[in-house]
Amino acid sequence: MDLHDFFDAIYPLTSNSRQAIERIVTEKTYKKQEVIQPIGSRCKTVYFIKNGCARIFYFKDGHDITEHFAFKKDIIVRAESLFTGKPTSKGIQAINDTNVLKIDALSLFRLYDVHHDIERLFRLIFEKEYVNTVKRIESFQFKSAKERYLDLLNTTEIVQKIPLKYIASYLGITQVSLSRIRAEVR
Amino acid sequence: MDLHDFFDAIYPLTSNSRQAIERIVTEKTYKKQEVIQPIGSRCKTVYFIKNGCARIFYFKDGHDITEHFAFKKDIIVRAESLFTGKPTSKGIQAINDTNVLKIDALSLFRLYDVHHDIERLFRLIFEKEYVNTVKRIESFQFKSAKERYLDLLNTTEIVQKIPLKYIASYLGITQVSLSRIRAEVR
DNA sequence: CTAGTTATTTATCATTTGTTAATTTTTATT
DNA sequence: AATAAAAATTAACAAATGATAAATAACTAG
Repeated sequence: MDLHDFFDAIYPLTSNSRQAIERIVTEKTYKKQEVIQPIGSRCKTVYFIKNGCARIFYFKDGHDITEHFAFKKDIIVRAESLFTGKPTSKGIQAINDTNVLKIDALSLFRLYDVHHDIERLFRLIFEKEYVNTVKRIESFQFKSAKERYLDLLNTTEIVQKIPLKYIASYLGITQVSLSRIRAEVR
Repeated sequence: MDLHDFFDAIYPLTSNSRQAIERIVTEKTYKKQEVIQPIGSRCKTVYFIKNGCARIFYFKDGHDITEHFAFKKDIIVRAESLFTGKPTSKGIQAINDTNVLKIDALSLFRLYDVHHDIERLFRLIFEKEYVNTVKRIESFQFKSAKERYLDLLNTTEIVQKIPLKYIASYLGITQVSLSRIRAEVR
């Protein structure tokens, strides 16, 4: 299970804690386009992507908007629900065929009480996610759509694997506008 | 010290842990406009605002951009530095006369090892901040500047206390554009 | 209170992005 | 390979926002 490689790179667990985690992890495969967690639900699972990719999405004025992408070896959660217990208007969907490890959130939170190192590990994991989110805000403040697109080209594998329509809304622009930007860049 | 009221509302500490925290807290007052942490520095302090308000800011193409506001009873940190140890191109500035409690970050992180409840408390505090940040991204994706401004009017005290030029960049628009929006709304 | 500074508004014009619709390209299915 | 369906591009025009400059209003220091 390469989940533990991921963990080890952040904060290695005792073998006791590893075993405790393994007992609450299950594996699952989703087909391309399949909804992993539906809009309106509560986030009760932390997903680790073994293979494939997924997105967090929601609808605004009838438009499908992608808020976040996750790839191989990424964690994906709907933070605004996981950390508040409230339902969220966002869902998670597999973009391509995707193989995930599911960590049950309630069980995980219970492990926090017993295994200090597990709480620490996940604190560090989500601090990283937090930092990524802060950087994303920067990209929206006073960067043009073109700059945001070029940043994306440089820093991620997104553009290779993901339909443009998802990328456009992720950048906060329409599909047509992204097409125009791509034409300029070429 | 109303820091503990803030803590208690999130996760009450043992009296032992409270005392440990108090030993690493100091109080300080900043004058209006005074820089609390300069651009380019590392974030080594967690600030709790007892009174007044502050902002996180940076420069982009010579423009002063406000990324974040914090008010009475808010925590303020430069997450991308605090959680990575790297310097950041952002600074913190008092907007009005501001009274803060400073928690030394290194000392705090050391307390995490000994006081499980302190680590938990700050995990929960920063999870909340993370959720706020996620919500802010939402506001940038496919909300018009006018919508973002109206949201701000409804949900915060920002507009009462803060110069428009700061609010404009916070919304991701120019001062002139914000003025125009305000004229429409009236 | 006054002069000087800073913040805000207004106006004009340029640029970017949105909207709609038609066209081409790509992908999926048989 | 042929067809249908979905995705991406292009074009034309509309709306939102940026940039610059000038005018007004609010604030600050003496």
